[in-house]
Amino acid sequence: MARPITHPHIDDVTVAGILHALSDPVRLGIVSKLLKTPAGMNCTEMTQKLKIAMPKSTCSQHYRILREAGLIASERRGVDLSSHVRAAELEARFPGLLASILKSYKKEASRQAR
Amino acid sequence: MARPITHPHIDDVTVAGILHALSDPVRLGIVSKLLKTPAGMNCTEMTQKLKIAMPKSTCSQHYRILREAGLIASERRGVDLSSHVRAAELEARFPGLLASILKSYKKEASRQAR
DNA sequence: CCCAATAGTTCAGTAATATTGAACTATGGA
DNA sequence: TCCATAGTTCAATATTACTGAACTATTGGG
Repeated sequence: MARPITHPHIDDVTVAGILHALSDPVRLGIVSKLLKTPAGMNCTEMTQKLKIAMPKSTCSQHYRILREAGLIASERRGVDLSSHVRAAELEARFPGLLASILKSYKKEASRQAR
Repeated sequence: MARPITHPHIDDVTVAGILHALSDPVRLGIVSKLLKTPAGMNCTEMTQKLKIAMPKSTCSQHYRILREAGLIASERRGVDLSSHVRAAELEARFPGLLASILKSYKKEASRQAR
């Protein structure tokens, strides 16, 4: 039997934990992408979409950090693991926080593209 | 002559940098306190206000990290160094970001106090 | 079933960051 | 000039992150 995937209770999620998880540009990119794909996305597909060369162990660790911070939830779908942002729960716990961070992230990204 | 205190240009401030700087509960507390004291506050006074036992070298490093992330600006006032949040600049660069983070931080703090 | 292929996790060695006591620098006043 | 106060820098230690290699999980084919 597989080891179950665990997620922190939303009440145990902390601001500092969220900020730490999102303080890495790669993880910001992952969350940003995940929000655009409500159906969820696995690690391998994410690596391709982000166009960042990254060993799968590194991707796995990024997902783990996001999961432990309470930002994403993962579930097994056959061979792969599908993850999505815990958007509704996070919004209830910290209204506007995630949206504000991603808004700033997108502003920064659009500026860099120029 | 004293080595001048340097601050990053607001255009060089990054979201990931801000989140990293604020991913430490002590630094979140420092910024929160500084926002309430527009006149600025030095390291020693901050340590007392936060009621956190902390060596001055640690406090100095926290201030350095906040400064390098572009969150605070420091200026010498006689013997001590006064720091304040670069609120207006940050608001222009990333509208709503800092306010949103601190709002969530306060919500969390008030819940813990119960 | 058992094997192969795919997806991801865990481990362990290495690298990068953080913490903090001690020594050093800066400033103002006696 | 000397002292007291405030903060920075250094260096040793500790913590955390990165990643190749080995391992586990799931599905489909023979």
